[in-house]
Amino acid sequence: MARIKPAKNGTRKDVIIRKASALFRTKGFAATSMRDLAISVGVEAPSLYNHIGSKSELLQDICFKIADEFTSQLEKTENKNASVLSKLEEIIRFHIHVMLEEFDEVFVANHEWKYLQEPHLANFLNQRRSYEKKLVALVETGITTNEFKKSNPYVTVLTILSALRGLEFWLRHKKKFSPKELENEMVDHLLKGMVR
Amino acid sequence: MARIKPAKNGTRKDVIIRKASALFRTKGFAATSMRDLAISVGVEAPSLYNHIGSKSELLQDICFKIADEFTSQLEKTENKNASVLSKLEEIIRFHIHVMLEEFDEVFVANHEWKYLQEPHLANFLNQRRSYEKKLVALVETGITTNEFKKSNPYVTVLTILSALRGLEFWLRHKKKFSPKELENEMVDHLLKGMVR
DNA sequence: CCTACCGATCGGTAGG
DNA sequence: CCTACCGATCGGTAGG
Repeated sequence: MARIKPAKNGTRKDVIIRKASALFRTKGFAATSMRDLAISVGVEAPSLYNHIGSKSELLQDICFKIADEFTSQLEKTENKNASVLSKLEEIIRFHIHVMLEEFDEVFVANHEWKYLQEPHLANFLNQRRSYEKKLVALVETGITTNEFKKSNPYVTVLTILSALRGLEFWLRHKKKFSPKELENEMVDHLLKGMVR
Repeated sequence: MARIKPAKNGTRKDVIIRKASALFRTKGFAATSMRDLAISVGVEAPSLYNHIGSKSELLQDICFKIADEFTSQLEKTENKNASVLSKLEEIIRFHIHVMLEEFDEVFVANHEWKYLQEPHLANFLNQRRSYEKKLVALVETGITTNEFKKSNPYVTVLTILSALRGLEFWLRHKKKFSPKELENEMVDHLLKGMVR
């Protein structure tokens, strides 16, 4: 009965997930022990298991939360009545926003997913592959409509996704530019440079 | 006296480093045990220590081998008598080549360096920071000489480096394009799109 | 190169 | 929520 009730920061489980995200990012999933996490949360290690099922389940929660965010935004954007160019721009800006706002979680989803257990690992990879395919189709459409230069759409999509993912590594350069400047410059480099 | 003599693949230690690179990439440094490595090499775990000092030392060897390659190529390119544009293009192509030829090692240097111990960790980060600064200076020169559009040179450099690093994640798409096509398309997207 | 083995730490459970 | 504790596995050493 000494349970701490849901605070403004969410339920106890939410706190655990947030602390786990930060630790998994900085130390890596494999190198983070449940004792590390317990210290970060402020309890003894076995107490964590009143809120979560396993270490692995924490990773699943983080990875699929992020994957689902990207998937559902992409669908929303696809269904809009707008030019291909503005759709692609919207997706790029969404990536940058999520990256800046949920840094730890995105990093973990991008780099620690390999520690997912089956069948979650396969599900995650399928979801990611499907995301990439939709983007490739979008770029192909843009090439057809002459909005984009002719190119190998796979290379184009992967170049963009790579550059965006790399954002994770930059936060140490935070002082050198504002988020807004970063976003606009990057959109400019990746997108406008690509338009015929 | 039952030592296996240096084969065409290099010394015993070279083999260990190559196998370690592959394991550190696929499983991660922390999740790779010396028993895993021993199996991969074909000996018992304690035998590894006749050739190496520690698990940590293996990581150092890998990370600094790659860092040194990039550093020395950058210096070579900087000293050439050529346009800024062609220098930057040469650097981009070098990144792509090293990535394709030493995939495991580059991946480890890019993602597992955080497990380096001090003072190696600090040295590695200093070397990387210095590399980035030189690239920023190069882009700044290119802006001054009007070879490049005006931009925040930090964002430009980091966008390029991010996109290049992302190459690591693509090898699963190998069938969709040849290395040469990949290289040319990417140079085109990153570079020509950037030129005024 | 191997066998035998060490102390430390891991994820997780029992039980209250 | 805690204490007590488990079997498994870790990096590495001793000794030959």
